[in-house]
Order: sequence, then structure tokens, then C-alpha cells
Amino acid sequence: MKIATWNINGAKARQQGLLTWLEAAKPDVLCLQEIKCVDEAFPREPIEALGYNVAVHGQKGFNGVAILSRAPFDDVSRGLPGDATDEQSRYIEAVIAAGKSTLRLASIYLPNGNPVDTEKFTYKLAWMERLHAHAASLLALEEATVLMGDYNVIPEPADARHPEQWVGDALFQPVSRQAWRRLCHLGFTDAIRATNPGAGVYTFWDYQAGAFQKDNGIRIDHLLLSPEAADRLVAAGVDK
DNA sequence: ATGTCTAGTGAGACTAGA
Repeated sequence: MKIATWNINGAKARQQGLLTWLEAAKPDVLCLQEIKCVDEAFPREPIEALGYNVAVHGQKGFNGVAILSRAPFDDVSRGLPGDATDEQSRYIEAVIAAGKSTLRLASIYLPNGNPVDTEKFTYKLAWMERLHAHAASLLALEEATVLMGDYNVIPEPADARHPEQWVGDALFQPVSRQAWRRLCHLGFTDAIRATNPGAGVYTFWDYQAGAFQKDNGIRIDHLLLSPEAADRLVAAGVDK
């Protein structure tokens, strides 16, 4: 089974690229972040025509997450538990059939948190605390679970081409990285790190200044596996 | 060398968010 995650930065603007990639890569599951549209505007029909079931949790203008799955959904829940007043669409969770057992999936768009001296950073840390609590409750289910998406956290210096450029950034703050480690240490496996032990594995490159061409990247998109899922991990990587 | 994107608003030589 092939499982993928992609911060698409606009599902409408990148619809053709999305369809082309689905046809070429043929993932069984694709989690999307930053779809930047309401549920009704998501390009559901052409995706379904390629054989995918679609679950969307969108909002107007910003954020928004979705899960595409060849296997049908047994259950879908929208929003991260822990704060009923949080209106930002950053979390969707689903359960699908996987052979004789089931697989629980979450598409996560963790807050960016910049600038650090504002309420945006406070929101990021509070969101990570809520994710920690929910992730702990999911581990207690002892199911195969994959929590994937744009975590907006650079875990270690080796996860940035130029770590010194990120020292003042919300993505690389010690407290952000500490929250990430606490989450992992609940018992999750970082799939990319586990199968790519060296430095130089990146998932995001800035649009500006030729960052992609220079491979000036950071690793901020992650797939966290429960023990039951990690037992079934074969390989992981980045499709540049 | 902060050099780019997307989407919203409403018609900007715009703004916000990333």
C-alpha cells in the first residue's frame, strides 16, 4: 500500500497537476493540506473518476485538508478535538479497510506560527498540545495509524540545508521541536527519518530565490506511524 | 537579492498568509 501527503497550496489552481500526479504515482491514499477552498469548490468529480473516494474539510480562502483513498471510508471525522472554538480547518481523520484489517489516517496542517512573538505562535503551540493529547488517545486503540501532513516543524539541524537561517523561525524554535519530540516519543515512528538516516532529505523549498534549484530545503512534512503501522513499513521517500 | 505563490476583495501601483 502506497500512502502519500502533499501540501498542495490551492487545490483549484493545482487541479491538473494533482490529477496528473495521481495517474502517474498511483497512491492508494493521498492526504492534502492547504486546499484553500470550501468543500463545494474542491475538484471532487475528476478525482473520483480516477477511482478515489474523497473526504474534505475545507474553509474559505486558507487552510483546508482532504483525504483521497481508493478503499472506501468506514468513518470520517473533521477537526482536531480539544477546542470547540477553533474554526480553522486543519485536521481530518478517516478509517479505511486495508486487507483483512483497517487503517486509520489523518491529514494534518499544523499551524505555521510565524512571527514567534505573536498569538500565531501561541496558537501553534496550543494546537500541538491538542494534537499530542489526541495522538495519545489514538495510540491507546492499538491500531495501524498514520498521522501525516505539513507539521511546520524542522525536527533537527540535519533537516535543513541552512539551519542557521531558521534560528528565529517558528518552524525551528526549541519549544516547537520539543513538542515534536514529545509527540514522537509517545511511540510513533517518523517514517522518512527511519528509512533515510542521513541529512539532506527535504520536503519543502521556498518559492523565492531559486531555493528549489539550489536544493535549499527543509523537512517539515512528516508521516508518523503507530507501532502497528510501523511494523508494516517497507520504504519511504520524497517525490520531488 | 524578501528574487514567489494562492486566494479574497472588488476593480488597486490592493491585501493576507505562508
